[in-house]
Amino acid sequence: MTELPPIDWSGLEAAETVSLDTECSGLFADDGARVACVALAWEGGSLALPFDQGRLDKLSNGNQLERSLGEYNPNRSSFEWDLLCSVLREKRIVMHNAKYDLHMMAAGTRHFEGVDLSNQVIWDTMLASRVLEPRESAGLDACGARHGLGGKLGADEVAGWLKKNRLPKGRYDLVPWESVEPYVKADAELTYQLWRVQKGGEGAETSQDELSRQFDLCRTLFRIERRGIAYDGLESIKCAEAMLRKADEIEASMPFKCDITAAKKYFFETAGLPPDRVTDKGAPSLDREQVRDWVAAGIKWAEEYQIVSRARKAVSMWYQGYPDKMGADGRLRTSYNQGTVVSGRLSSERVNLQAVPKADKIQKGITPVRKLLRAKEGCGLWSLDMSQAELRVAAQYSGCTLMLERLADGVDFHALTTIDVLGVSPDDPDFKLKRDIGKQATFSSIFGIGGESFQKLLAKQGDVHLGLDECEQIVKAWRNTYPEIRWAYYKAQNRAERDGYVRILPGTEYERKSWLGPRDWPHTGWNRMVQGSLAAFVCMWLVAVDQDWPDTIVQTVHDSIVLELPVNEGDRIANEIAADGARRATEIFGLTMKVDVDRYI
DNA sequence: AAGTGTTGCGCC
DNA sequence: AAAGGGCGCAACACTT
Repeated sequence: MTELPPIDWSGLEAAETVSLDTECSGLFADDGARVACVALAWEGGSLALPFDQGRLDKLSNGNQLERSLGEYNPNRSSFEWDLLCSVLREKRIVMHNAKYDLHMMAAGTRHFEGVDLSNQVIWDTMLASRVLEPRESAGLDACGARHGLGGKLGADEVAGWLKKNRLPKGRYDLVPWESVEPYVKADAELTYQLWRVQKGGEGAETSQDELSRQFDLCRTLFRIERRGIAYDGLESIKCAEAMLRKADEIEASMPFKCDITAAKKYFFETAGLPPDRVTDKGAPSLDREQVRDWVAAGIKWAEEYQIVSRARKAVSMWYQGYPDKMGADGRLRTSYNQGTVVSGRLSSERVNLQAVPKADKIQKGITPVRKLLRAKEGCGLWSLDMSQAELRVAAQYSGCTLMLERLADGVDFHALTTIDVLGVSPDDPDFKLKRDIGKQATFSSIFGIGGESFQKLLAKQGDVHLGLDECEQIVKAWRNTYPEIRWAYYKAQNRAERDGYVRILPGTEYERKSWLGPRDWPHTGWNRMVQGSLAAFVCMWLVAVDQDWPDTIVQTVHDSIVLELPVNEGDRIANEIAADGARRATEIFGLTMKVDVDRYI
């Protein structure tokens, strides 16, 4: 065994601010991803250290591959890892996409315990690039090239090595250290230089508040993600098994397998049924609505197919899909994307906790997925929802007087709208159903739906079938009832066309521009303004709650926050947080905003 | 076998 | 001229 040269820590120890980049074995700690190496750069120096790099014993066929590591093992010891962690705990740290490296550093290597560096992050060059140059690519390579710092180094070599050795694309941890070292080092150096350029540029000063908000949100999201949300995996799997057993039983009696290909073949070809709709590409469409109509018409095997296909989908997406992704501590961890959604909303991936199905989407007799969420010992879950948030903001930004009036306390907005728009009396025996249609008309019409799309929406989502004339009539009546919405829609569209952007949180100290790209239709400007302003508010609200009530947020879904709170004080705390949120929203939007509190578990 | 695009559908 | 908007995941079709 060749002795490794000693590490010269002096440069790192002397540095005030360092950039950090890791290479790891995957994307998410709960999928087993761990740090393989760490690179750091500072003023006038850099250092790259492998800790679990090129160790091919990670693979099942490790024998042969372990040999390729040779006699020389470049990886550093736990002592050196610990020393690195303790040095980093004292530094100001800059990263490109900090949330990822924070998670990885917190997860550690396969053998060494991680460290939480979230309080050390002072800058994220990726988030900064989205603030400072919102219409440019935020990738490190592209940012470097734009600012004359050179592109990434050695990326092709690393990717090429994996390809040549027939190894998975993202497994940089398997690549020999001599190939990875220049690559990871160059990334850390590039990140450092990019920070220098960004903070010294003229935009940094004018955008300082927005930059801070983005960095704060990143830190908050990191904490929410790390906390995760408890899930009853055992019960979930029990439901999955029951559903699959039943599905298999039904399928066994059928003349075709319940995959979509076989079903299309059976219904459209063997049975010769004509499709009600075709896809954009002209293929016959076998969607939920088609199956539902066939079931209603008594078509043979339609109901069986409906039951089996829905059950299998629910199993793979949730009842088995979620347990497969749970961490060792029984919690589900999503990853929020910050700055990727055009409107400024967050998106959520891996476990998409922003699309957990509601109870009405689950077949009878099976515990709904939301009922399988859990809280840690002694705690419960509370959900805080901004009440009719989009409607309120749309009313305010458009100055729609009737809408504002009807959003007052104690008024049934949807009932009054239904009376106007559908021309019905509240005594109508079908008023409940009609109110649902009126409600749907509102949520669709605030962003300008047309009659045809409204008709399709009602049919698909509500199994409500109205004629095109009637749908056009409803949309027209809605626009006449709340004309200011239409005016605001056109105004935003014109501004988007003329200026290329719309204003987010207009007239507040938080105002910023939301740019529409060449592929974004100007007519989406009004939606962008309303949705984007709400998103901007919720992002600030999340940070505030995380600061004032630390370690409580476990989830967020566009206009709601889920909190894990002690059972005995939860009601009081949840209502306190809701009142604070409502106060903040009311101040920012300039009309009364409400936050509803709901106990989950 | 792995990548890309399409369809359908979950959420707000 | 008219157009609801915004996402991510699973299954499948098709290509490389």
